[in-house]
Parts: sequence; C-alpha cells; structure tokens
Amino acid sequence: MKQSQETPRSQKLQAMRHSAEHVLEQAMLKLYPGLMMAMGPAIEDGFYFDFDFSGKISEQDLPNIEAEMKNIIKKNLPIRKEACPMKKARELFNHNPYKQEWLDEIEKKGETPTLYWTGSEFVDLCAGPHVASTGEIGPFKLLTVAGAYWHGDENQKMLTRIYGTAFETKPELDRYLWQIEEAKKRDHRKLGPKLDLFVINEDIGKGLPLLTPKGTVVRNEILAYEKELEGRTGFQEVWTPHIAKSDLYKRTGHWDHYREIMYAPFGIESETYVLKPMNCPHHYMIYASRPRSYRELPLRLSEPGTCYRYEKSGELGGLTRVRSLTIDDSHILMREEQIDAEFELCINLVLAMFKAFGLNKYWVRLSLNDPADHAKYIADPKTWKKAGRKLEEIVKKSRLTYEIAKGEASFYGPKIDFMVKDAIGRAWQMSTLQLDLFMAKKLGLVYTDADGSEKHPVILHRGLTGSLERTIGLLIEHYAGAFPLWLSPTQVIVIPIADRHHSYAKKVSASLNDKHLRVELDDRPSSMQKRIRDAELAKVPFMIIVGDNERIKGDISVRTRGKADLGRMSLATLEKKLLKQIAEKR
RNA sequence: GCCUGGAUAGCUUAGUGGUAAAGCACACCCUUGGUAAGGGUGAGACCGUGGGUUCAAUCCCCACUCCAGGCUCCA
Repeated sequence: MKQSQETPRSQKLQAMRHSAEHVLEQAMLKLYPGLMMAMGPAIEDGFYFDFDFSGKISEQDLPNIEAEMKNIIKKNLPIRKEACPMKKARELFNHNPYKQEWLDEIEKKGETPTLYWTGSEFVDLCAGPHVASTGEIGPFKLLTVAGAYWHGDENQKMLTRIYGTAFETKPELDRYLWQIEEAKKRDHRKLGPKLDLFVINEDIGKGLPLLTPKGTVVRNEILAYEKELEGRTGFQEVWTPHIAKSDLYKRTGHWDHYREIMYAPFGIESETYVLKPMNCPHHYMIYASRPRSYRELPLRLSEPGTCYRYEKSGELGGLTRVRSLTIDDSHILMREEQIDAEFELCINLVLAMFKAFGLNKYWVRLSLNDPADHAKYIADPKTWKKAGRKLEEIVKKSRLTYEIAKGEASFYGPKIDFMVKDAIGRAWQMSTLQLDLFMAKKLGLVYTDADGSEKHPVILHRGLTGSLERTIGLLIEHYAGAFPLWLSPTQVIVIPIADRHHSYAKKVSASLNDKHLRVELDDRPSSMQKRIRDAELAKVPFMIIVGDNERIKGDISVRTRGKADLGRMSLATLEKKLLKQIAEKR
C-alpha cells in the first residue's frame, strides 16, 4: 500500500489499469471456463484484453462480467510478483499456445519470466507493474467488445477483445465517460448531414461522399486558400485525368506495391486502364514531356487530384476514410542540393495551413522503412538509409518534435507526416512530405545539369493537408460545425422581424451579397425567436435582425453566434468588419 | 475483408406474433412577434432487402445490404 502511494500518479493509474485487466481475466475465467488468455496491456485511456474463446461475448454480457470483477476487487486479494524459472513457466501454461509464444520471446531475450499472482486463485505471465492488491483498483468500467487478430496479423486467428477503463476516483471516471458522450456529438458523420455539408448515399456507393452546396463552399474555400499560398511560393497548378493505362503503374512499381488498392483494370479498345490511385505518375509525365534544364528546377507541380482507392468496406468511415479522395498534391522535382530548402518551404506551408485552421493539437511522425520487410519497399538499403538520414536531419532542423515510426514509409521513400486526432480520439494522418530518391531513376526522368551531363532529379511528394475530404471531416469536428467566418458556408443570415420588414431585409442582404459575403435571408413566417434559434443551430456566425427601428433609422441590429445582441450599427460598418475578419482568416 | 452489435416516417426515438406511436422537420391556416422553440390542422412508414417458421411476422430463424465499434489497411 505504502509503495503504491509513493509512485507517481500516472504510473499508479497505469498499474491500476493493468491490475484491472488481470481482474477481468480472472472474472472471465470464472464465467467462461473454456476460454484461453492471449494478452492485453494498459493503454492510454484504459486497458484491454484478448481472449481466445469459441463462444460469443457481446456488450450485453459486460455488466455481468463487471459484477464478477467487483467481487474479486471486494476480496482485496494481494497481487504478488514472482520470478519464475522458464521450465516452471512452460509447465504452468502448457495448455496455452499464446503464453508459450510469449515465453519463446522471453527466452530469446534471455530474460526470466515474471508471474503475477492475484491471491492464490489466479496467475498470469506479466511484466507488470501492478497495484499491491485488488482493493486498490479504482472505479472501473468495461466499454466495448471487439475482434482483434492475434499479433495484429489478419492471417492469424481473430480473438475477442474487451476494452475497459479505470480511474482513481469516481468523478474522474464519470468525467471520462461524459467526455466520450460529448465527443460523439462532434462526430462529423453526424454533424455533416445535419449541417447539410455532405451525404453518403447508398445508391451511389459507400466511401463515395457527395458534397452539398454548403460542403462545396467549405471545400472551395480551403482550395482557394491553398492556391493563394502556393501562388506566393512558386507552385504551378496542373490538371490531369482520373484514369491512366495500367502499364504506366507497372513501370513505376505501383502495380507491385499498390495492386490491392487499385480498382480492377478495364479495357478501352485494345488497351487496359485503371482509375488513378495517386497523382504522381501523371505529374511525372508532365515533367517528362520535354527536355528539362537544371535552370527550371525546382519544378513545383501541384493539383487537387481526385484519386480512387479500394479500401475494404470495414475501413471506411465518413469523410476520414473514403474510396474517392482528393489529394492536395504536389510533386517537386529538384536537384539534390535543393532538398533542404524545398522541405523547409513545404513544412512552412503545412504549418501555415494548420495555423489558418486553428489546428494546434497535432504531432509529427517521421515514417521510415522497415529494412526487414523486403516486400513492402523498393530494394536498395543504401539509398533508404541516405533518405532516412536526410529526412531526420530536416525534421530536427525544423525544431518540430517528432516520433519515429518504423515501417510507415511509402514504398518509394520515407516521410514526414503530420498527425491529428478526431473527435473520438482516433489518430489520422493529414499532411505528408515524402522524399523520393528512387522514382526518377526508375522512370528515366532526367535534367541537363550546368556541365551538360544528364542527371536524375530528386522528388518531394507533398500532400498539403493530405486529403481534402479527410480535412473537411476533421475540421467539422475541430470546430464542432461552427466554422470560422472565412470557411462558413453561410456567413450572415438576415432575419426580418415581421412581413412588413421583408423589403428592407432584402435590401440589406443584396448589399452583403454585392460585397461577396455569403448571405441568406430567412423570411419564413415563423417567429423571430424561432428563426434566431435555427440560425444558431445552423452555426451561422452573424445574424442581422431588422424591424421597425432599423428600417426607420436605416441601420441594422447584429447578433453573433453563441453570443447575445451586439447592438445597432450601420450596414457598412458590419460589412467592413466582416471583410476584414475574412481577409485575416479569424 | 474479419469479430461484435444495430437498422421502425426526412431526423431522433417508442412499441407489439393479429400491418404501428410521439417529438422535431414539412404543407396549410391563425398569429406580425425585438435576440435560442407562438398556436392549430394536415400529410407523411409495404417497420433495410430476400427467404423460412406460423392460421398470421415489423416482432422468431437464416442469408444479404447498409451503419457503428474494434482489428487489418491507409491520405
């Protein structure tokens, strides 16, 4: 007891969750004697455990399991660590192939297995740490039942996973559960259709979102901002078709590495075509269309290019994972000496974009290849090493804090990825900057250098936000649907108090429209209060209310979203204010 | 794709082995209201699709489709 009081709070919480997980195992074993323990850890928000079980466990069974866990906790059984000789451990778990596999790992490392006993009733192979007794486990709750492959390998057996969480105090647990509920309300899949931004229609197909007029405004505003940024920094926009001959992808290597995500080839006359799964080859062919001089480099081609990828049905969700995605893509073809400057440029673009969106909760992932995985990457360890080192040097220089992810690289190069979380805490990749030292050589892309020699350019693949669809989805959640003025589909709504104010309201909205502000006139016959409420629910940032007072004085009353009356002002004053706010992207 | 659930009006949900209820939204009428829901009336559902069990299925069983959570994969 004393010991655990001395451990830091977060460590204690981890230990508590880990122990709760053991209690879960013990309870499960009692309720379902036939099941076999696989494994499970304490995780960021709780814990989980994987069971191999021939029967069915559903969420309706969770209260029953929780009740059994409470019994064990009530007994306040001591949790005791035991270093155990390998031979004894092998015997103890001789019916459990999962534990045997784990013991193999421990043996390989030359370590001694450790056991944790809960009282004298339950024992598991475990590295710990744990709390001293089951009574120290705080309030807990089992959350969901899920399936999970053993070792995360889809060729292995599917196990039954139970997720749960535990906290030190009841208010903390309640707060966590409340947060989950609140976060669900921000879910873009709910808010999107509710705010009339996008729909997914069964007859069109899953993973193929349709943007409504309002959603298209958001998309176009994002694109307009990107174009503005790119225009200032020397990017040149191109446009390329959505299909190409499959032979092209055989040459680039996409066919070998990307085959499963490309849609079935189709024939046109005697030739075979596919839907493009990425924009790279199209851009390369623009580069290759004529001889290039070193003077032209860096050549920055960019395009919001819509690509089509076969994602398995279970992987799809809202706008964050779709089958038709628009990559705000660029390919920068350059000389090797230009790598640093071009990456710096792109990192700054990404950071500017994130700032404009008010996205400050992101992290950076340096995605490297896994040298052991020969199938996934172009075979050339030396170049991989060089590219990986270069990127790490760049990311270090940028002063971004980053984590290294082995095995997350593209097949043609390592990447700097910018990650964000969605409303329910799932991590998504947004911007990606990829260093490609292979493709130019593979495709015979060249330029003539100052000394007249032919050289292969280096390629920087840049996804500015990564995917427009995903970005829209994440922004809906980030803003909870209340977009800043510049992104709002409707920026101002004019609400006349009574019928006799309609013509004045029309004049007001026409003036705003002339200033290129997105304005709506709500002249429905319902009460003014009702229409204000509707505008609030639609998250319209500015409301103009006009009645007798305003009409006589020729001014307007202004109300802002979420706040009360701003009072009277002239229309010109508001227009000026709004245009300024839009220009500053506030 | 795999594991576990779910699907009732445009939306959110109630309900039953004898073809269904409410609120919101919608239409019409009354109301002309000063900063988050004025009142009334009406229309709207082969209860996801296809099979099966049954005298009878929205309800029970099976398959499929779509959705959700997770796994795998990924921008």
